[in-house]
Amino acid sequence: MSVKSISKTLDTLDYFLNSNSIKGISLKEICDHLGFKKSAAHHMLSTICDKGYLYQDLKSKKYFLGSKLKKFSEVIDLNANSFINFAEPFIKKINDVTGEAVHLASFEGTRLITLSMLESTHPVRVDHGFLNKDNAFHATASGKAMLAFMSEASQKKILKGKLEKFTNHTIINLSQLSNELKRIKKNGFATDDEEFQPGVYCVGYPIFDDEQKPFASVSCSSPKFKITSDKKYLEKIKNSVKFSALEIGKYFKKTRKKGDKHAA
Amino acid sequence: MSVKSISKTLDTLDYFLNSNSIKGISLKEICDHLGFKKSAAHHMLSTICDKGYLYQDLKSKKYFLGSKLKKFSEVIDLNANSFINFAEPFIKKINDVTGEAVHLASFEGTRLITLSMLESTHPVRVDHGFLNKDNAFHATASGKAMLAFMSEASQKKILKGKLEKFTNHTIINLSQLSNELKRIKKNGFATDDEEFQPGVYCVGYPIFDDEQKPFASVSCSSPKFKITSDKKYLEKIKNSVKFSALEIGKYFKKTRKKGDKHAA
DNA sequence: TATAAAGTTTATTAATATTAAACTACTATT
DNA sequence: AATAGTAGTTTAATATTAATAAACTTTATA
Repeated sequence: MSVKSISKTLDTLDYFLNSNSIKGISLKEICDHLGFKKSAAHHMLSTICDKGYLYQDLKSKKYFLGSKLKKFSEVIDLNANSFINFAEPFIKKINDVTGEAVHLASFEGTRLITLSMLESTHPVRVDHGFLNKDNAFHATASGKAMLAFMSEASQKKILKGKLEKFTNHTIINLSQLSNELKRIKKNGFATDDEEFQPGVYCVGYPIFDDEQKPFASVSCSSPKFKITSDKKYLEKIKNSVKFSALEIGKYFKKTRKKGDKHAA
Repeated sequence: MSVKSISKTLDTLDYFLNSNSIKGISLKEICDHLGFKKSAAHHMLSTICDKGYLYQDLKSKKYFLGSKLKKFSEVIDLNANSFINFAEPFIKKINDVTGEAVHLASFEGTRLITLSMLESTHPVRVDHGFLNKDNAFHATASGKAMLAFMSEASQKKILKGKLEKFTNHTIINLSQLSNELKRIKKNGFATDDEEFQPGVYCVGYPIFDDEQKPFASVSCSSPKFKITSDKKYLEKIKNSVKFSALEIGKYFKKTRKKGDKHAA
């Protein structure tokens, strides 16, 4: 189904991304961490170096990220960065008002991605950093807020395959989820009631582009007990997130050129 | 010798880098340009998308660069950018004084890379933009200026395999080249007398790091006829490049941490 | 709505990536 | 300085896998 040698190659690049690769990584270390045989890994790395994505230092033999990879940011930045920059003050505002963790999310194909986030400022805080939410469209407020406003075709593609059960509250039944999405569409916002992480409650609002398609979402995560113990707290969060989502949506009123990105 | 599926994968990413991929690229376009069969390309692209390096828009089915690729720049930037920024005014100075094209080069393993460049301001100018000089260590002033000051072991690795003959003047004989490198080491600078491009004469000076190893080089390219018709012109260029190379080298006096990068 | 074009899936087979083993180069230790 | 040990490289055999064609599905077009 997937091409193994490509998979290994990209896992290797991931490893460079996620470890301290600034001082180089040895063949042995790559093999140890990723479970490769040294000869196969050597063939692979030679090819990657040939193409300039990595390079091998002549003396130490260690591998480094090649400058070619830097060029990608120049091409990608153009669009996404201006949106993130535009959104930043509004994300900050939610963080200021609530003190809770705030996430700006979007999607690429069927993958949920985090564009930026702010940590909670509270002593008791939800600490989930840049969690890997690749397959958590169905279990997060960020994900559901976007999902609910997509075409049925897009929803189907994103949800195909079994829905991972992250907690006891995760909705893994398709028809249940379908009802949930309808409710979200009606209410205009999504919640995550311990569906992704136990003890964490999130509120998410969609951000629409100039064609009224969901392009991104903002969410605020707080400890569940705060929500249950103080009814007004949820209202406060909802109002703050809703306001920011609307403001961020104004980005598309002026700047966005038709057909630039997401057509889903 | 090299792994084909990896090679194709990275060629595909290159294609995204070098074409206008902002509006997405279709499977057909990828196949047409790179000579792939659609089924094989589809398998490949699915795998790349799985890993988040590309993504496929749900509606248009076109492929886009994934935000994961953007993250690499954040990791790579730390070192290289500050050097390039430091060097910029000195590159600019050569360009101001001579009006000719100026290149700041470095190397990754055995590959010569261009860190930055300035175009000629003259009406008759050497127009070679970001030429692909991957395998031109032996044929450029930038390359030879660094090569001459490397260890014999490093020289050997870089020069192994046949030396490509770019012009009639390209030195493709190893012992001839060895003499040339000795001369460069003695003189302190390299020239490229139509060895890479006909009609183009270049002067290159090495830039040394805090361990007196060649880390980068600056070069200035001008039309050959200017050099031959005016003896003083070459002196002017040499002085300017020499000065800037020395100044850029001062970068390592303060900022560089030991073992950060190149150990060659 | 029909036709064409593009994208996806499948099962087969031809090609290639993986492997172990031999080899080389480098490090550390006595 | 010699040796043992470690890491990296190369090779050639073969077992796996990627490429293929063909069937199929979806999307676009006229």
